[in-house]
Amino acid sequence: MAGDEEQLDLGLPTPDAPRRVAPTATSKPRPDPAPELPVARVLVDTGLAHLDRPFDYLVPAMLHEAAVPGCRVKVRFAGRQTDGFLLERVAISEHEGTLAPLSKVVSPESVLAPEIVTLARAVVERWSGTTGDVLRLAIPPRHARTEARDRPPTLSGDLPDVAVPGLPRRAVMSVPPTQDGAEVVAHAVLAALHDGRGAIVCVPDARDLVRWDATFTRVLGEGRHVVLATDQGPAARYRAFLAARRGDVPVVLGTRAAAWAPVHDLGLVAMWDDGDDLFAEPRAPYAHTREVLLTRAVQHDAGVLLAGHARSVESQALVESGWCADVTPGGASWRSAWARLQVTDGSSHGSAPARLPSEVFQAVRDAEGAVLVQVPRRGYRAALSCQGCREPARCPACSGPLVQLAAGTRLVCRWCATSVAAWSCPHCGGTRLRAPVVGQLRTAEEYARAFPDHEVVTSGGADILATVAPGRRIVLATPGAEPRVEGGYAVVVLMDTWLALGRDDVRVVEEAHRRWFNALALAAPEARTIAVGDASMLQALVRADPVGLAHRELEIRRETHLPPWGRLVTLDGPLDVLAGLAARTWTPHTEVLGPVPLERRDDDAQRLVLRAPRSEGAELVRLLQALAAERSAAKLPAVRVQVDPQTF
DNA sequence: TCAATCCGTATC
DNA sequence: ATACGGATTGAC
Repeated sequence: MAGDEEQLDLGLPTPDAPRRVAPTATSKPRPDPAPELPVARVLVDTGLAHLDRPFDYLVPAMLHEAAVPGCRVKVRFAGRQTDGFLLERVAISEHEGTLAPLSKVVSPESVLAPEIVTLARAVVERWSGTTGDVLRLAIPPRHARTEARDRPPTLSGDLPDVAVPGLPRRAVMSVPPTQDGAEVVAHAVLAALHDGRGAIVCVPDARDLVRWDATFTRVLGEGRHVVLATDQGPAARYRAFLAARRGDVPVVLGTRAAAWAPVHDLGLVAMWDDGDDLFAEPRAPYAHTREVLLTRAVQHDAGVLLAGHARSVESQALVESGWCADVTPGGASWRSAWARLQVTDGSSHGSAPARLPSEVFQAVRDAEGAVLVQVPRRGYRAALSCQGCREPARCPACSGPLVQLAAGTRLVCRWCATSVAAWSCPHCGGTRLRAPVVGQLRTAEEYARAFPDHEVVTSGGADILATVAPGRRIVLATPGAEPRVEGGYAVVVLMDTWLALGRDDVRVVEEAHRRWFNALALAAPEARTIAVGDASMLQALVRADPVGLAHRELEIRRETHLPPWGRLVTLDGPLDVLAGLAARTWTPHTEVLGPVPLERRDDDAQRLVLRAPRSEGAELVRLLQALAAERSAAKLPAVRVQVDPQTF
C-alpha cells in the first residue's frame, strides 16, 4: 500500500499540483462591494445553540438594492449554503478576517421587522432556546406567489365614530355571559385605531375566528383587520402576515401565531380566555402567547386587555401586583348575569335512569330549547387526595403530587420521586387516601334512549361542532368542545365534575373551573344550570366567583413556590445526562427535584425539575442557555428544556 | 526536519 | 456539517 501511494504521488505530480492550487487560483474574484453599507449582519439558521448570533457578510454591489434589512438571504456558512435573515446593513465589520459575500437574496421582501428581532431576543431570555427557533414561529414560510401579488387596494372609509368605552391602559376583564366577548374586545381595538395605533387580538381556537371576524368587520369596518391562523394554509397565512408587515392593515386577529404579527405601531394587545391551554406553544421554546403579548406591550408601551368569563392564575397575579386593573364591563351586577347554579350529587331515583341524577333527568326532559351536557373526558391519571377532607395529598419534601404507581406500593412524589411510607393529612390528620374513580361516560345512545323526544348530537375529540341550531336537542360535549347556540342553551348540565378535579396537575382546579365557567356562559339568561358533584368543591362555581378561585389558586402557587411566583424548569433527557445536570451549580436558591421517569415515553428519557425564586429566573435561563451552547458545541444530543411548562 | 494525521474548535 | 490550525506522531 505504501509503495502504491508513493507511486501515486510520484506518478501524478502535475494533476496534484493544480488541484492543490485550485481553491485559491479559481476562487471567484471578490465581488465589488456595495457602494454604501457594504456589510450585512446576518442571522444564520444553523440550528446550533452556540452559533445563535449574527455573522457579517459582504454585500456585493449586485445585491445592493435587494439586500434590505429583514430580507431572507442565502449564505455560505461552514462550507454549506444556509438560510438566514439580514438583520441590518452597516459600514464596517468588527470581524477580523475577510468576509464571505452574500450568496443570494431570496427576496427583497422585508419579512423580519426590527421589533420582532428584539421580541425574539426577549423571548429567548425568558424561555431559553435559540432566536432561530423563535423566528420559525414568528415568520411564516415564504409563499412566493402571494408575495408577488399586488397589494390589495386599501379600503379607506372613515373609522366608525362609535362611542368607545374608556378602559384602563392595562386591564384584566371579567366578561359576564350577558356580554359578547368579541364585541367588547372589538371596541377596545376601535379605541386603539382612534389613537392611530394598531392592535393584535388572540383567541384560543380557530373555531372562534369566524364569529370574531364577523364582529370585527361590523365594529371596525371593512379592510381594517386580517385573520392570521396556522390552520388557514400557507398562502392565506403569508398573505395576512404580509398585510401586517407592509402596513396594509392595522389589526391582526388570530390564534397564537398572531401574537408574533409585525403590526405597525402596536397600541393594544388583547386576548380572549388566556387560560386556554391552546395558548401554550407546543414547539420550542414553548413560550406562552400571553407572555409574548405582554412582552410586546412593554416593548411598544401598548395597552393590554385580557378578557374572558374565567380568570387565569397568571391574570390574577397581574391584577394583584397592580400591573393590570380589574375590570367588569356592563355595569350590571356580575352575579346576576349568571344563572343560579344547582348542585346535585350523582344519585338517581324515581323514573330517572340509573346513573343519571333525577334533577338532570327532569330538567332535560322539561327543556323547551337546546340542552348542553358537558361530560368529562376520561383517561386522566388520578391524583390521590385525603379521604376525610379531600385536600390533595402532597409530598412532605417538595409539595408535589403523590401518586401510587401500582396497588400495594408506596406513595411516590411525581416531582422529586420521594417515597412516602406513612402518609397523614396535614389538614385533618386523616391517614386514608382516595383515588377518584374514572367512571363510564354516558353515551349518546343512553341519552337517546332516555330522551326519545330529543335529537342527540355530540361534539368532542376529532368532531367538534362550532354551532348548533336552536331547538329541542341535546348536545353532549367534552370540555372545551361546546358548540354555541343562537340565544343560548335552555339547560346546561356539568356532569361528573369530580372527574375533572381528579387529574394530577397543578392546574386542574383552575382548568376545570375555566371550562365550567365557559360552558355556563353559553346558557340563556333564564336557563336552568346544574352541576353534578360535591357542593363543597364547587363553591366558586355556585357563587360565580372566578376571581376568588384564581386568588386562592395563586396563593397555593405561592406556597409551593411555583409559577408565576417561582420559575420552574423541566429538563428531559437520558438518565446519565440528567445525573450530571443534577450535580451542576445552578443559581443560589435553585432546588433540584428528581430525576423522575416520564410517562408515555418508551425511550430511557427521564425528567429533572429545577425550581428557583423568580428573582433568579433570568440567571437560571442564562445558565440553561450556556448548557445548550455547551452541548451543541460538543456535538452532544440536546436536552429538552421547558421553562414554566403549562402542565406540571 | 518535514509531512501526514489527529483532534479540537470555529464557522463572518 | 466542513475547514482550518495546532499538536502529535512517525519516517528519514
